[in-house]
Amino acid sequence: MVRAPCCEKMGLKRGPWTPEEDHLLVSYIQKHGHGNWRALPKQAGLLRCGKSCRLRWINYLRPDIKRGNFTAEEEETIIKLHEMLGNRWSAIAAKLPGRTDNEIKNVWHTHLKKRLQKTKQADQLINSETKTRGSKPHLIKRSVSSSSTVTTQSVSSSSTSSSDLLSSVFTLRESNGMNMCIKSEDMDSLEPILPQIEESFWSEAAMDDNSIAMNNELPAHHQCSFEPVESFQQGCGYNSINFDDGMDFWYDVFIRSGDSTELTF
DNA sequence: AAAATCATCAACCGCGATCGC
DNA sequence: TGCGATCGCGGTTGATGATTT
Repeated sequence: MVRAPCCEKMGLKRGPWTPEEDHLLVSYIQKHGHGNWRALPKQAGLLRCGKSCRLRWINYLRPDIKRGNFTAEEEETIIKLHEMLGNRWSAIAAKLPGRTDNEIKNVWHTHLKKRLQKTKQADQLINSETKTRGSKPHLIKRSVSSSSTVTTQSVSSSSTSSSDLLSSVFTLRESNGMNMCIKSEDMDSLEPILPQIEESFWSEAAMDDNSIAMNNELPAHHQCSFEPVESFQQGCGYNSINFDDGMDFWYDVFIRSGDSTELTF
């Protein structure tokens, strides 16, 4: 027997819910509960199928739903649980009070999956550099945006000598068209690729055991300060640059050596 | 300023599991 | 025990707003 799709019934409404429908559903469930989803819409005076009502209640109208952005802790939890459970969204949602499986699934596909892919790529980069350069710690800075108005673009050298693996130059490209670059080491050979950057802007990152110093002076309107140091394990962490003119960038710091270390700017 | 593209998220669909007669 | 009805889950779609070209 082939079962008809639940919403195929004639005259049943589909698509976004109106506030009136929400009100009907909520007040019915508050009075009578939701014993039988199939029968509920008729009893509540809704022209919806039971499935649609259930979904609306579970994902949006339940009183214990937590709205708003996911916190960093919640995102961490999702990543960890997904590692353990895979795409079992309802099981993951059970560990996050107030969050629905649908919401978690969405945030996974729109944010977390991409972030993990980025991290994976970075790890591969780190690994490949480790093979080429040995284990001496060094930094690669890669910008990540602090807001959606900033995008990042990496520029690689066409040369393939092993030293070029240190020449990570990254462009912070703002929506207003202005480009800013930070490079982790002085690589004169790359500068022709980025003619729009004034020499005075370059910031040199110098290694001093486990610390990094930003040595040069930036143009006055781009003076910046650095957030307090964080401790990093091997892999990546985040740091931020706060420019006096209001710009604020976050960027990743990758540590290639196996040493746990603390970075100071 | 308009068109194209991208990102987000609510809602839908299909299927397997479970319920209950 | 069998079978239809219902539930719940995960995958997918599509409307909408934001951003880029």
